[in-house]
Amino acid sequence: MLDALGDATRRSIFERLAAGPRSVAEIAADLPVSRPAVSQHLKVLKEARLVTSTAVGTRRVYALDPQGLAAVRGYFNQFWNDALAAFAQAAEQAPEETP
Amino acid sequence: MLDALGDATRRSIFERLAAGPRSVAEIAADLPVSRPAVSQHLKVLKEARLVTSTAVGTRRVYALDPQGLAAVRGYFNQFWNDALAAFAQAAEQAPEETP
DNA sequence: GACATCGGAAAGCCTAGACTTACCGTTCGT
DNA sequence: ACGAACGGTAAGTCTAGGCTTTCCGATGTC
Repeated sequence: MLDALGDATRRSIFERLAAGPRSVAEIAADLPVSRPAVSQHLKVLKEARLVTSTAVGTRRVYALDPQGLAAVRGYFNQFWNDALAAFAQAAEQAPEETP
Repeated sequence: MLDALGDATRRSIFERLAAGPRSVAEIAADLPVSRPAVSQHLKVLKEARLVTSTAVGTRRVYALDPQGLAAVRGYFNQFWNDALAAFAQAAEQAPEETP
């Protein structure tokens, strides 16, 4: 899931989709890569459950997947809590410095 | 910053550090890669402001950087809000379906 | 002061994957 | 029915970067 967001081009696509649904051609229009490349990235993002696609005629409209975004958010929030707990424990085990 | 978290090994390191500070050797001990590889990953994580290092004798103790973690968290929270706004706007512009 | 340990640096290899071009299937418009 | 537009797939290239081995500097120990 974070693998998918590890690529800069893919993040660009993802960020554009945050502004609203887009077709493949629209996305590719303002990116410096070819349209097939965008297609490949969208496939990765879709497999990572980060975007969804719906067919509208011959166009494929892609949009952010709220589920995936929530999952990533949850991951880092969990992380944040774990880190806080670790900090608290570290402060607990070395109390000679704080008081 | 997300580039740094795009690698699985680096995420492993990052996740272990969430449990508390560790030395390089400790981290490398329970990872399937060599110690120099861990060093290289830690360098990347440090440049991405995701971890901090403090010298303790000849050991280098690495720990999560709360600043970096907060930044990533903020990034996705911002994203979440943008996506919600986009959804709301989309629902606004296509009201023929809801009422 | 000699020795051992820890960890970063350098050099080199090798695979994953990002990108392109070419092609084809599908759907819409006239 | 025919042509055009949209987009996914295939095949091939080429580079970024992940990993290893080797080496060296720095610190702590006896």
